[in-house]
Amino acid sequence: MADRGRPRSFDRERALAAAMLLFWRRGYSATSVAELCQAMGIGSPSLYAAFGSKEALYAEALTLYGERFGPRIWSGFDAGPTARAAIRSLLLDSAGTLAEGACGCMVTLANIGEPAACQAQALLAGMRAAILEKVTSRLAAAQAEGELPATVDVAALGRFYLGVQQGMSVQARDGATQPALAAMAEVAMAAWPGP
Amino acid sequence: MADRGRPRSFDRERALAAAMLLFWRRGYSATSVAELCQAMGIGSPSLYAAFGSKEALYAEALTLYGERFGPRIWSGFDAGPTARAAIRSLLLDSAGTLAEGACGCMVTLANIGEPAACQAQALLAGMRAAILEKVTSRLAAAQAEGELPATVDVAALGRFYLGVQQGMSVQARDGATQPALAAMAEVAMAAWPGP
DNA sequence: GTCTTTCTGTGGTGTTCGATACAGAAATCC
DNA sequence: GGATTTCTGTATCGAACACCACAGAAAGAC
Repeated sequence: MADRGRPRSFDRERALAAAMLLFWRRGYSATSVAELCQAMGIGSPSLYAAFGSKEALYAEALTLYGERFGPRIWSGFDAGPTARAAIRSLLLDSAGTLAEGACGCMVTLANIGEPAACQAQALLAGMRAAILEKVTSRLAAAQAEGELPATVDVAALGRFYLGVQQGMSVQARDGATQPALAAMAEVAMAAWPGP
Repeated sequence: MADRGRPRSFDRERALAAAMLLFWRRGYSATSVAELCQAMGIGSPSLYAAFGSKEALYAEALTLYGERFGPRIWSGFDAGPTARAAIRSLLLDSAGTLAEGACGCMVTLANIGEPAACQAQALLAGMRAAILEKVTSRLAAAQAEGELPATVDVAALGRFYLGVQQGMSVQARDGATQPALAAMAEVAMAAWPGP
């Protein structure tokens, strides 16, 4: 916003990434500003000057998470030539990505506890709804194109495959390995509506 | 422990149930002792005399949750004549139970944030591990009895069906209705290894 | 150099956190 | 009845919470 004055002594993106990791592992309520400051390597006034509040920082961390890990999970889905291939990519890419940090998907597992944090809660609800919509609309398109029979309930199929991906998050947080999650994904593909 | 002295003026079970509901909806970190006291209708000294600490109260609430809702989800599973019927009962009963409170399974979604609460964390990890073991061992028995082909990876199949149930928790918390969750369950049953 | 602007570090704001000391109240035991 | 035991309500405890005032430091503008 301004190029005059004393320059910031820390890398804003790097600090935000550190905050994201902490929020991801611990959750919103259980992460204190003092812990954030330590992980980010800055004082609290710098944190508030750069990000505004704990909740605003969380919202930015959530957005960064989406930008950084979203493509790893969704690029294969978007590029899939068929809906079946897209879903398969989604699940297998999720298996690889989720097992890495061993804490599951930050968006799926986030559980802010009502009190304040209303803005972040709305952001989370929006992200989750968008994901369900993304999967379901891909399936609906496949049905329109004839890849899926007209008798298939695409809403239920979408909820199902998204549910498998969410279950992978829960199990990744509990220590499931990448091969175990990938095997889950293979089983899930057996539910694809046959011809 | 003693039948002498001034009797407790509140119903311990009822107070514990109120605490469970609050922990369930808000999570451990986001629920304060003051809120618990208000919901339970008692003062904090009574809470500490009756339950010991916030963490011990959480552990008791978790156990009560298991006793109260466990049978609603697992009795059909246990009574199922075949593994397939057991899994189907598990998913359909989960659809009914999870959609009720609109906050998913307390055990599946619980996310304590490392700091203290080590005892409760261990309890949770144990409950989750026991659930996976329960599902997997039922499938292994089915395989031994010939219900499932020897080529089936029962570990993967168990993780898959448990994952679907966990995904149902996530979506229930996001407002999915009972019919929507039941439809998910039906789709999941299509993945059952065919003959 | 001097001025202006912006950031950093110290220290502290009031509040709320989880957890208690203490005195009085309510029961049983003798 | 009195003695003993246990619970309840008030009124906190120190610590940690999210957050910020303020003075000094570090940059560009002139």
